[in-house]
Amino acid sequence: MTEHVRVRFAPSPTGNLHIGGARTAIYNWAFARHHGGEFILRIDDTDKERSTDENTTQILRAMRWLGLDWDEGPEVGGDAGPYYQTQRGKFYAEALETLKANGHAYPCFCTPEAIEAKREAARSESNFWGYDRTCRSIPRDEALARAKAGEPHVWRVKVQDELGDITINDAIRGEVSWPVNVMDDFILVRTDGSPTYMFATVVDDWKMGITHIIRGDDHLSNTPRQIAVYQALEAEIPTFAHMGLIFGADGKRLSKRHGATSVESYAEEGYLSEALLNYLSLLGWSIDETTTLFDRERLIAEFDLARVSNNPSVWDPEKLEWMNGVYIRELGDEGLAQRMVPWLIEAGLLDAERAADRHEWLLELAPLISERVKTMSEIAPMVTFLFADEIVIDEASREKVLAKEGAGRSLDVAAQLLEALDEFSAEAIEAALRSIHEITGVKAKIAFQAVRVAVTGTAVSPPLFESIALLGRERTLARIIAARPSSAL
RNA sequence: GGCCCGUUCGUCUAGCGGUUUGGACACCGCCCUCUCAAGGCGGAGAUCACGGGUUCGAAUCCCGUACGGGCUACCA
Repeated sequence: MTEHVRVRFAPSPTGNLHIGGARTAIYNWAFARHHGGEFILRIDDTDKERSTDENTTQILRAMRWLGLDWDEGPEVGGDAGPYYQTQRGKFYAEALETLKANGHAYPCFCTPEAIEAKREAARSESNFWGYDRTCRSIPRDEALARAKAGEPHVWRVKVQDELGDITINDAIRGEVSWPVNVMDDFILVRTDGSPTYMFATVVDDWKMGITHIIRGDDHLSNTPRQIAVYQALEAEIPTFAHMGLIFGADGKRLSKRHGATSVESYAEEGYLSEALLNYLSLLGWSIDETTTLFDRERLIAEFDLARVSNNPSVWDPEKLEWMNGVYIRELGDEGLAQRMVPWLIEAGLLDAERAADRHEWLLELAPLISERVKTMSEIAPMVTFLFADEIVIDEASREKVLAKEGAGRSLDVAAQLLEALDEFSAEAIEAALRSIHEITGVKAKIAFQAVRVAVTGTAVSPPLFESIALLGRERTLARIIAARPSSAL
């Protein structure tokens, strides 16, 4: 059981890294780290039509953003490379030679049309139809000669029925078995000489020494056929682990229709990678009955395939949002002050060169917003009033708050009091504004709301006194004065 | 059609023969309070898909049914 672990994540660059793939990557990564083994990244780019370098770049970027470092793969190399399937042609060719030599594969000269016709016929009787092994009975010498002569052919695996039913001991589901007779002699190498997925993936996993294949449930049904390839290759069969898929709220496989699905889109929306990692880890896995928050060290320490659930789970954006809020608060003032800088720059509120000068100020801002935002992208809209020279007062708030009895007088008095303050601190500002009630008889809450709308432009804002302190006396007074009813004309 | 897999609060899950089915998100109420949040306390929410067994005893084991999903390609 002290076997050295090697696992892989093999995304296809036909799109960017999505939520489901990311979770598969996380589980493989955590498993490797837990066991001190290797986590390998392989790019399954055999679909030349749809694969792009841009997608590969995005996948690598998203992996790094999530903190999923790989021991072998693109950009880091490794002894089992290359790590792009399109560069591994010689391994497939070698493997085919092995199968020709041991007789576990044979050339098939049936035309696609002929096969399709037979399949149609079978389908009309609603029966299973696998390849009927026509070419399996061609004498070996003759078959090889015809293939060599250039007659169009594919290579099929000679399924070894004598080996009996196929059974795996899935690390997540336990024992699963299939009758051999549901498998036909499927194609390994196409007419054009390229390997099929079923062949390429097995050859790669074999050549790369993969010990555990942790993947989505959708591959469970492919497993017996892959095992047939391992058997043909006389290769050692790895341990399989199939986890349930991630679905949308409607129970369908997660897709664009369910909103953002790519990891990068979550990064762009202001989700913290540690929060996404935590949430995704928990979608189909658990530490115990109560733990929901944990960091990557804990994930590595606790990760266990036996605790991965085998049923599909539904993607819950609200829970992710909640969790992201937790992580933002856990950043602390210093952490949040630093992390929010790019978001403020992006929003045009902060000058990239001057960000460092504003650090102290941002440090004071951090606690005002940390418990009010769930994503980083919510910060800028919330604090725009602190950066802008002038603000526009929200009409609804103006009507609801500033039109109230006593609001106007409160603003007049507030302006006088704030102007007279010696020290423009949150404490002093609060004391001053609280005295409006004694002076005017206007309820404190009404006065505060009036000042809030005048200063921030809306009826909902970060804490008022602290915000005013950060805004500064000059801009505060200008806004209060501008908001007075008498200034309205 | 055939072969596989799955089914515990709306959602994520804990449970692995004996617990009042535990926790989290969301929801509701109260407290705190300068708005909004955050936080604290409490509440509601699950005939464990259904039907048969096995057993002194089943959410847990077995069989069947229903529903959902996957595979059944010279796609991956």
